[in-house]
Amino acid sequence: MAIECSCDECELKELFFQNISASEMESLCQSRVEQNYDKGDYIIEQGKPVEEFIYLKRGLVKLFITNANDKEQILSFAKPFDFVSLLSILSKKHHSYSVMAIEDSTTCNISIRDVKRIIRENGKFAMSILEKMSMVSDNVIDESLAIRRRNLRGRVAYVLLHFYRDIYKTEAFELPVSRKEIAEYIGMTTENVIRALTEFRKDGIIKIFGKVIEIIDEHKLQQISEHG
Amino acid sequence: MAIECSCDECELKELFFQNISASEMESLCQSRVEQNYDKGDYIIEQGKPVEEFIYLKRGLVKLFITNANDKEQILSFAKPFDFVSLLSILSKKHHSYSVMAIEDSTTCNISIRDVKRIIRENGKFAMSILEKMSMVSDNVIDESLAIRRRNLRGRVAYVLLHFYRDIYKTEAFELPVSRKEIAEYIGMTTENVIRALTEFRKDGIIKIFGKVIEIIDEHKLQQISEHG
DNA sequence: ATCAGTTTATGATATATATCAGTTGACCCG
DNA sequence: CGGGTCAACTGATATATATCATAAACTGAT
Repeated sequence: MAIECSCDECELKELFFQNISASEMESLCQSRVEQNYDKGDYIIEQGKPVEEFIYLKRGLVKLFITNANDKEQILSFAKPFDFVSLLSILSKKHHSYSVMAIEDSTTCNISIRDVKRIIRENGKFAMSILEKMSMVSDNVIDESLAIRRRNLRGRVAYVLLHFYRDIYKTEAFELPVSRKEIAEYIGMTTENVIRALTEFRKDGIIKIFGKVIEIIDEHKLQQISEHG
Repeated sequence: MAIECSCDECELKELFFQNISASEMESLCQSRVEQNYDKGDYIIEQGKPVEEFIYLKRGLVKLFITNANDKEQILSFAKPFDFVSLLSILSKKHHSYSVMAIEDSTTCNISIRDVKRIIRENGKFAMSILEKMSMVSDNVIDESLAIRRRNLRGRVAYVLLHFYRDIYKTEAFELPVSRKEIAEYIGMTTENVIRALTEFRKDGIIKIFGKVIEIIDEHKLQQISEHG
């Protein structure tokens, strides 16, 4: 008797659910829930109990923490196939970070208990999760160091290149974030992010149409990203 | 026939090698190598292949990356039972970071292949590794955010409190790092770290005898750490 | 004991970034 | 239609931090 499970066709199966048996897959498939979010919706709220293992199928999200003065610090932007809830869910009872959709998004949610059970029962699956997790954490840390060693212009250039190369891959794209959010990500003020963008525009490196940015001189932007 | 293995008495067994069978333990015990390092020795060199799973039994180390201009950025300081090589060893072929002993240190090294084998064969062990790993990465990320949201004085205060509370637990202790290394950790210049320390001394918050720091007013230091 | 190199320290100045104040334009709501 | 809010933007000024120069104390090697 063949088992019907839409997960079989899911791209995430390749990436993530390797080394998993048909019956384990079926069990996950039964319990998983797909969830849609509009831009601006919270997917995870800081402080809430960790109940589900969540990953992103579609859209774009930001991970951030809200500090004592209600200011946000953005940790990273994640696109599909980045495992957004992977960072702390295995060691903490409550979420350390919030996750918000910055574009309309779809997640696939699995009970954290089920995932933990399969990890315990299936070492190969555990190994592949460990590898992925290791990669995600590394990326967040690398990004943070990359930002830290740059000055204002370098940081803004870095962010633009990130959206251009890693996410949209087209010279003209609509920024999914406000200038304020860029500032919260790179740890500078909104005004200075705007000033840097204006400078790039005046120098003919980019064009700006509101939220739409067009990369004119990628090479120059790369130089600024490296040397400020 | 009882198995002789000094690992049975190792404190790390409790923390780390939970859920491991006697035969697995014996196999690890056979292949493990203990290594001593003097202050200043490299334990791991950035770019070298990942061959061993390393953790710290004794001493104190710094994790850092060396950037294009040969400047060091210190990621974190790790004390025994922090799993120093855990961050990227499972996903990368080469070390992303260097690790150096900043006090005389002892590590216990296990072939990465053996660890991976046991992860695959023993899901419970895998689960406990995942939890630890999750915690270590989280700490690095949290620290980085904690530093980022502080100003110079707050950052220096934060570091002093870190050494005082998490490592030495005694009012007077010898800093295991130079002012330059503190600067590399908190992302400020050496001169400004020194200036902040001098200010604290003049305000009667600490005493300075070369590398020895004595915490006089922890409460005040805490306030500075929080509010700059 | 001496020399070279490094760490700690301090002051003067330059520079980068934050803060504050205010303008404009888009969008939403009554 | 008017009023309110918010994001994007700009300029003036304040502040924090970096840079540069210098010197004393210390460290290691010969």
